[in-house]
Amino acid sequence: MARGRSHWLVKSEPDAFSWDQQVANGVEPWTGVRNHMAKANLQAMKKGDLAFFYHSNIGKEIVGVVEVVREAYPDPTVGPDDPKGEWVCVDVKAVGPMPQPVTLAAIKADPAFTELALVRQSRLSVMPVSAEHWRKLCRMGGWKE
DNA sequence: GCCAACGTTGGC
DNA sequence: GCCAACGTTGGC
Repeated sequence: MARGRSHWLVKSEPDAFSWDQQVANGVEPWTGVRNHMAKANLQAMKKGDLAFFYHSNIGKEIVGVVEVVREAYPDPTVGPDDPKGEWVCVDVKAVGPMPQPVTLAAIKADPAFTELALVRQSRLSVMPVSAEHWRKLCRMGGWKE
């Protein structure tokens, strides 16, 4: 793994924005985050970091990998009442699909993941993934790093 | 469709 | 500053 590179997991409801759309668009601004913990995670992302793309609600599985191509900047989708710069977004690029999507059920079934934020804080939409968890999830999904 | 978790809002 | 009410997210 490259020096200091961090790993993440981002969630999207496929009804709102799906992996297929991410692939079709290539680079896409990751907007709409309105939670302070998730915002702090967005701000900690560095260019070149990788993130799992997770489908919430429908599918409930990791379906692909994206790369951060632009670090945090003001979210242009804020409402007129929100102060400018209150919320941020990053740009992410589709890297590739998980050969074998990793389901939430499979993750929950493995005691190694009890500390994973996806399990512990089910409502958090942008979260860090430890190097160990990243490696293991890649292995489960057939992803070649 | 229901409910638990949790963040936000508003009355006091 | 506390806490009940309410809204949203997301798993089941």
